[in-house]
Amino acid sequence: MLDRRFIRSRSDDVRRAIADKGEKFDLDGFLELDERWRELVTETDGLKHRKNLLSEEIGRLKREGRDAGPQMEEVRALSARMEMLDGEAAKLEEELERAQSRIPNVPHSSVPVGHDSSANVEVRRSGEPPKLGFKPLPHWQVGEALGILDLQRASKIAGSGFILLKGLGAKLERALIKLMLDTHTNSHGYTEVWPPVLVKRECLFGTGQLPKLEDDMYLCEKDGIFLNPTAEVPITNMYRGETLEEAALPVKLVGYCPSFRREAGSYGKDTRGIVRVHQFDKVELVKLTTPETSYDELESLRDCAERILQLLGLTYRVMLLCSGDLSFAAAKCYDLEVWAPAEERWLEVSSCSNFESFQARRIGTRYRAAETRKPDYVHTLNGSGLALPRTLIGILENFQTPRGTVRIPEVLVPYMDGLEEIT
RNA sequence: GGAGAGAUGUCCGAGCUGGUCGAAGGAGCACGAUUGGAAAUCGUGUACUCGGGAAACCGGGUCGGGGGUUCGAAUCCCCCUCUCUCCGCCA
Repeated sequence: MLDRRFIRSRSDDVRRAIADKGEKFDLDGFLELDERWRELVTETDGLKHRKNLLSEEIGRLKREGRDAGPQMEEVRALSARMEMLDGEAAKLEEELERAQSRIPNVPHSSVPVGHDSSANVEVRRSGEPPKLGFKPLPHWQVGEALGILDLQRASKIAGSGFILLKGLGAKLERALIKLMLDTHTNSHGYTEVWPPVLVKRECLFGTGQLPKLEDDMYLCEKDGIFLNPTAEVPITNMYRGETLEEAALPVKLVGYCPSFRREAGSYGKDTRGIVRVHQFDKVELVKLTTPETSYDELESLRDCAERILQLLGLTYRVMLLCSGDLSFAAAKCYDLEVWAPAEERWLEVSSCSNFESFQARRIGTRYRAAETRKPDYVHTLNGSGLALPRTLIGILENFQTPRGTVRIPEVLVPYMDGLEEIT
């Protein structure tokens, strides 16, 4: 959510942001509503002031044992009009609040303008896709053939779009999670958390998935609680409603957590294999920072995520998303995409975003500046480090041999108890 | 699931027979005095938020959240959330 005063004073920037992100929002209507609300507030505040003065006087008169009849009469007379105006102001306020929460974040000045992924900018490539010297099998075929991936049985359990890993496949998943957590905690200084997977509505509103993406999430109706669509939600919401000391920043958290997505509206897309599934593991990086440092922290967060790809020896590229491809809440975002040679395409394994104060304002997470002692909203950032299924795809497709076996990336060998190849 | 207790400012903690309570007292923090310097001591200051204003400042709101009673509520009533204790049930 943007600051109301910011929207007022920088309405042109906000209008441009809405257009650049391809969102629809009647900003002029909003500003008009705001104007009316402020007039109303000024008037009711004046009436309340008068009422407070009279009440004080009544108290004094009563204590002195004198008659306060006329004063009480005046207050009663005021009350009717006050209540009416107050109610109207409250209604406008609510309307404003609702509208305000639907205004997207403003892209950072370094973000290219464009309306879809074709306008994204490739920042760098880790190297060129390796030449395998044979036609690689798609990951689902390799996985099924080796008996480590069983999509038929997965759908027996939960329907299509779910993953069942077996034997060394399951172990590989676990090894990857451990490699990621170990690297981020030991080498990158993140604190490990293990959060709840079910999240409240207000958490989803806070990080910006709601109100826009309600249909993309699983809802446990009986309890009014959602299966989290990304670990960003529980982890960022850890500090909802809290004010931190500046000295405690940056907060750097890493958590392993399954994520759930209905993928409504993406039927027919990526139906083969495990590119797009309803439940997947993720190791997520989250940072809370001061406004001054958030863009440096974004670079370093992305470096941390990249580090995992480098350790695994996977080919990837870094994309700077254009305004139209940016999520509702993000101000700037880098995607990391791993090369999938069998499918001959790049797959997103991480989105590293800076939300500036957009989420913090919704969540109510602030920090107290060391010098001024004044509270201000923190900046929130997050990125996957990394999403597991597509990382797994990267390994199955890049590390397969002409015999159909899969070599274990060197860094994972210790995590696989010395195993060097899945045969 | 049943019974009870509680939720107050950065923290601890009074107030809860309704009226100078935005809130005593303490801690912390900031500034000043004292000191060669520090500790200790003393003094002063120290919530957030919204509206108006260039600013000084003026005004509204806020004692877990929401509603009600009243001229007036931290204080009384109702609902919700969370925490704690006890009982029951269950991995």
